[in-house]
Amino acid sequence: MKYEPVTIKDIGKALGLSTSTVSRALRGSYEISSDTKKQVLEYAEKVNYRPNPIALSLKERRSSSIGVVVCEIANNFFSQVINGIDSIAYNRGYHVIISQSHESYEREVVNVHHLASRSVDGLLVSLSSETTDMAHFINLHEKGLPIVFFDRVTNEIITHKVIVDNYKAAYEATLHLIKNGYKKIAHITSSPFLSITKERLEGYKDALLENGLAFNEKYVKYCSHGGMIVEEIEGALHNLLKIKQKPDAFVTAGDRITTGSLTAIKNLHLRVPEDIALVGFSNTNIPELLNPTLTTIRLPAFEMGQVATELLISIIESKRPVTSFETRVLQTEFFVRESSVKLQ
Amino acid sequence: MKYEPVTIKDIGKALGLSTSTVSRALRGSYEISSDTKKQVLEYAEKVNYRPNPIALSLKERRSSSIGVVVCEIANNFFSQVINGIDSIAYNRGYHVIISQSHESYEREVVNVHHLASRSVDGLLVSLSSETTDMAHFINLHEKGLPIVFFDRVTNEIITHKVIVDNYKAAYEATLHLIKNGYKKIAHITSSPFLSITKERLEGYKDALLENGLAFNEKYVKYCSHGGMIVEEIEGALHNLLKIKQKPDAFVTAGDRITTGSLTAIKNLHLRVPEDIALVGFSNTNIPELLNPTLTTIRLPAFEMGQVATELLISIIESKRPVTSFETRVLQTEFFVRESSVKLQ
DNA sequence: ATGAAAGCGCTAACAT
DNA sequence: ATGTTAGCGCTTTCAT
Repeated sequence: MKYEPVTIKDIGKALGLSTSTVSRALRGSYEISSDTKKQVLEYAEKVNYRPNPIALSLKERRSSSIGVVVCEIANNFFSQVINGIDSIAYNRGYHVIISQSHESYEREVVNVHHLASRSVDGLLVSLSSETTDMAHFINLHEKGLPIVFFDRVTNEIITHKVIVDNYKAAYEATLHLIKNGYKKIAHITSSPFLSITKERLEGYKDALLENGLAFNEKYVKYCSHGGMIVEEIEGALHNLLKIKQKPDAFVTAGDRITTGSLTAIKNLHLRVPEDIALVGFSNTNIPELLNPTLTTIRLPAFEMGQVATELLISIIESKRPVTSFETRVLQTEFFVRESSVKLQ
Repeated sequence: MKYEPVTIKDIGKALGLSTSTVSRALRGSYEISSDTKKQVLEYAEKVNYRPNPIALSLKERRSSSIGVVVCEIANNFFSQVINGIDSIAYNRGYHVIISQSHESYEREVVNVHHLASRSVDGLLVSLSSETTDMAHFINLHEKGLPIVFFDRVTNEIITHKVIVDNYKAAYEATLHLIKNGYKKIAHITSSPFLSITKERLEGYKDALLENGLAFNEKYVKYCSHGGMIVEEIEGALHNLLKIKQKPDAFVTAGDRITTGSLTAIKNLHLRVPEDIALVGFSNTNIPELLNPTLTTIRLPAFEMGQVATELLISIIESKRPVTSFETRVLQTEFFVRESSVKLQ
């Protein structure tokens, strides 16, 4: 099946003009007589001429598209981020090309190479939970491909980054549980490689220590696949509940881990918050429709996408090499609901 | 900022070969001596050569990318469809470019034109709730751009389509409510223009009529924006509850309308299912974590994306013009949970 | 076995 | 005011 659009050459032939005249007329050059312009414009309109963006890209060495590398679209947080990305990109005339790593390092590498070469003008990246080697990014970054990291970042590459204050968020969540009388607080979190995991762990730890509670390694469970695999979460939960000093509360990191934990708890017929309290990082749209309603830390996902995209486009469109980079730290929101507050 | 990848010309210059030799060596042509091949391959590897896909596209008049036009990504159904699309496209070597209409006709038209021209080899489309004029698609379709519609389709364009049996799904849902003793069943649905809306309405209607219940226009409320606007759903609900013969059950169409209705019901302090029962079309990941757990009709979203993509790629890669088209009808799943069953 | 040249659609420098 | 030409990166005849 072949789709044969009208080209500038076709117009020229039809009107007895050279391609350059047509080109100039189309872009309203002052050198072209208004007669010719009118003629060309009208004909172009009539045949529904659309410039071939690929030819333009080849010529101008830019594609007006940006690549997005995330682990998963079907995840509230990331789909909201992508909405933010889209809202800016669209207005600035960029296509958004999305690729999912599904938390696989291999797949991330392939996707990045696929996007790179020349097909995108820049990259918005949130690392997969398996990624420890940044060579695929470093390589491209050194060649001058603009990259902005968001949420799951690396300090091996110096560029713009957009993150949230994960330390504070985890600290706040843990403190909230402590103040509500919970003393054996566990942390079910994502892959230990991720920046967000490390930051959250620190916040959790410090909240415990500063409030006279011990930090117990056994109370921290990592889901290396970020909760992609249900069994992973169930396993973590079962392990935690086997400890003799069984935890009375969880702080869960990430949408999937949070809802996965709730499901697992429900399957075990445990009551929340009576048997186990829960505070989760989650961008679920409907935490108050959950049973019980869920105390959440919500990330400013949409804003994150917007800020990251603005930063990326600023690099892309910068006339001179960008040498000074910033890390934007956005604030999270904390919503106290039923899952973390003991009923009187 | 400029990103300057290695070209075939660079390799040629470095090795003292012509570009055509390098090109052929790279693609393993039998005309090239194995010595030269080896030399070229090694050098290309060393400098990390990647062919410029844009140049290839220009030459081969295809971009190896497919455009997706949906109303909203941050919606379980569509993000799951996109996962299905992605799973096939990736393996077949296609990029996926996603654009969102946000249920706006204007925006849909702009997006489609943006994607078309030549930058995509085909289009996967689910119509916006405002779309009644198909000119933007017809135009491209007649020029030979492959298009496959899914979920929200039109019969004005003859091409492959992938839908679910909405009639049956709505019939089943309504029948279920009737069998559970509900007699005043309302239907809160999407824009009246959408194929899915019409099909579901028929199923709902027939279930009523075939079971001795009257079909009452007043019991049907349309959310023209597909539930994008919260007030829209609240308004529909309030109007329904103002009717003197107040409904005792709702069939809600679509993820957003379903959860929106639940939220509105909750805000009115009505009990589900005691005051009002609910069966919803929804691809929420966690219907059993909702309060009450939600009786849902679930669409095979992932499969839908896969099938649509396979059909699209089959058109794109077909040697001869495709003249025979099919409409695949997939089956929905019905999950009975608390929201639709009266407690004894 | 290798090179030279044309062409994909477009723009822009350089004629006229 | 309009035409001619070169070139973006690559493949592919058509020479040699």
